[in-house]
Amino acid sequence: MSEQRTVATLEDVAKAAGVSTATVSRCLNTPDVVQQRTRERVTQAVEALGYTPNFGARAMAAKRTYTIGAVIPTMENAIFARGIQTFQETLHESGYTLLVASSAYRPELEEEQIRKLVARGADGLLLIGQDRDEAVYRYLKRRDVSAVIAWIYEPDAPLPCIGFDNFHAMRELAEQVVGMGHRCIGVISGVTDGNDRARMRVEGVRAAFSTNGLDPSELQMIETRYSIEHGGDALVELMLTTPAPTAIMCGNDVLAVGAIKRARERGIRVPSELSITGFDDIEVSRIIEPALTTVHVPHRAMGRHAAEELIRILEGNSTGASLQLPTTILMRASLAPPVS
Amino acid sequence: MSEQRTVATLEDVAKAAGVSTATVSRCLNTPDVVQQRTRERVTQAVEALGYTPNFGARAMAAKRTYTIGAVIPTMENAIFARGIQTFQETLHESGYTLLVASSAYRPELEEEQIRKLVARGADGLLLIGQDRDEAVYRYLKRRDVSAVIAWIYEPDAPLPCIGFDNFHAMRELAEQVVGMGHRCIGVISGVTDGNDRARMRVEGVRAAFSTNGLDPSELQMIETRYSIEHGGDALVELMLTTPAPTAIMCGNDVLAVGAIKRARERGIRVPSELSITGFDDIEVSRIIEPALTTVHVPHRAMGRHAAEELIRILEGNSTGASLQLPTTILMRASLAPPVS
DNA sequence: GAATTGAATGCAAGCGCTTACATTTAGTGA
DNA sequence: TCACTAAATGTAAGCGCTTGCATTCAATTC
Repeated sequence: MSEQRTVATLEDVAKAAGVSTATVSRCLNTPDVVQQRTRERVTQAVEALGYTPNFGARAMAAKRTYTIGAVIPTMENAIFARGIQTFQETLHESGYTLLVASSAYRPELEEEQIRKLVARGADGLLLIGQDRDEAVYRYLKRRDVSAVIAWIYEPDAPLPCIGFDNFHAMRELAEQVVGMGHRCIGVISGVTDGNDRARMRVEGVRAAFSTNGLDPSELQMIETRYSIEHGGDALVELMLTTPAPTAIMCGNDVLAVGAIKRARERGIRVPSELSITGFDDIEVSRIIEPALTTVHVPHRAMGRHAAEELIRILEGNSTGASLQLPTTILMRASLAPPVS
Repeated sequence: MSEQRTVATLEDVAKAAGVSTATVSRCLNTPDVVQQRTRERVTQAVEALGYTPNFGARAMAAKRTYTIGAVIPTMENAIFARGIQTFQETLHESGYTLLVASSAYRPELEEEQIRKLVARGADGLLLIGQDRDEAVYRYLKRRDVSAVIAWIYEPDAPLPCIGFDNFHAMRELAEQVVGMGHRCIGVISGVTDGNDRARMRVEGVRAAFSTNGLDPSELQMIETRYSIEHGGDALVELMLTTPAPTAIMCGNDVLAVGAIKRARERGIRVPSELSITGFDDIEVSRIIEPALTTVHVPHRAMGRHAAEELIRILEGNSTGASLQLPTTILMRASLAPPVS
């Protein structure tokens, strides 16, 4: 209530409570070491002055911020949303705060964001995929900030991975597509440069081709940026090839939704004339008609495990263990055998 | 490259460059006041040591962070995504960094997040809507942090507003619905408690009722949380009333999409048997079939103007001016006259 | 050549907090 | 009652940076 001209500091609280700043600090951080009576006085003073600790000062003195940073490629679509959401919730339960930054799929921006988060005192980081300049890993090591990688599983990665096998998952889906009789298959991939998830998924399709006696080099593939619009454009382009594909596998649900929409606008019937598959299982995959056959990614589990492991590392209870999570194929309406 | 056991500080750089810390600091912040030769030496030292300024220390000394905080009700769906994205981009252009926090539509969490952002040194804040405890506004004033409100336009708000007229927009849409001949209209609203946007939209429908000789008290309305699932549930419930509505107006696209999906699953034809409208114009509104008639919100313009105004305020070039942006009604396939 | 001036730089005082260590206080057993 | 111990609190040294003011120095003027 009182009109003050300046913001209350620890010292003000100490003065008001008639104790030293050390005691106030202890009240806030390790309440159990201060006597109850003192604690009450301090608490009162804190309330009365509307005191909030200054984060920067605290970070500087304690060399610990209870802040975790995450740099994700995009916030524009829902690809990472659910996973990050759970990541955040899990961190919150343990008293950590999450700071999220987006790299827009640009390596140099990612590096800048990582540095920014570290400068802000992030105790640990969550990164997506392992494809980045080695200097980044050196930097993290030097600054002594722990990090984990999500969205991939790669035992040899320079940091612990909490993720899934993109290659294997896509390969399995491709096996299904081939198994249904599709021989002429197109791929719409996200940009693979600097994106190991996208690359491994394409590799998965290739592998399924080889295994099934198809020629991987005949794979029609288009790489494009993630957006509904681009997915549609890629579809149009793919359908121009002869023979036109009977199935198009997309590296991601956003592209797949764009492809389905555009196909239908063009009068191509999905799945009877053309099958389309996605990857991720984000919400739109169930909204689109026909519902999208896709690979379900364990977003929530990944977010939770990543948070738990990172906390373990920070608290010295783990030196960093990788964890592989399973994906599942969701057979929905957009995939069917080709009409022969 | 060099293996150091500790992170470089300003002092290390100063020593390496053979200058004082003050000079290094100036090199970083006001390069034009230091001689070119000195600047080069310092820059070299910075590079060599891989120096990154410590944010906390800087904030404490400079009392300025070039950081803006935004507290939005949810990150789970795309409602705020595009606006915030543009907000961020605009801030970035002026050298500001955005920190985003989510309140999950919970007032007490919102307050906590606001305090956290302020403690982190946010120079300014972006808030959504004006419906919050007056204490929050007092707190902001006391801490002397500037803030703007987005997503509503309300001349009497305690802070400058950069937004649109929710009431008017929904009223206009309702006029269209009524104008098409609908008399029995249901409403699926987001939770209105503590959410002025939701409340004003419902009021808009009511107003259109009055104007057109319909009885607002006959309005069938369900309040529910924002999710596709909840939207579907609400639809089911609304369709149980007799007479069943011929049109359902939703407070938001997410609810509308849920309603459309569920309706179709139940065999209700949209729009021939039932019209459904939304609000926001997020991406799914174009993916759903039939495409959703909705109110287009100027997300991008709002984000940009909010950022610009906030920066103006922070740099002392404005005392805070509100700005009203126009909405438009997007007539798409989900709205049609009732079959009589 | 001395005085004046302005540009470039250095000095050092904080900013608000944590924490190792010192000090005080209260409780214990002999 | 007194020495001894453990618990509670205080003292003060930083943490890494910015910035007002003092200093230096070279260029300019008379």
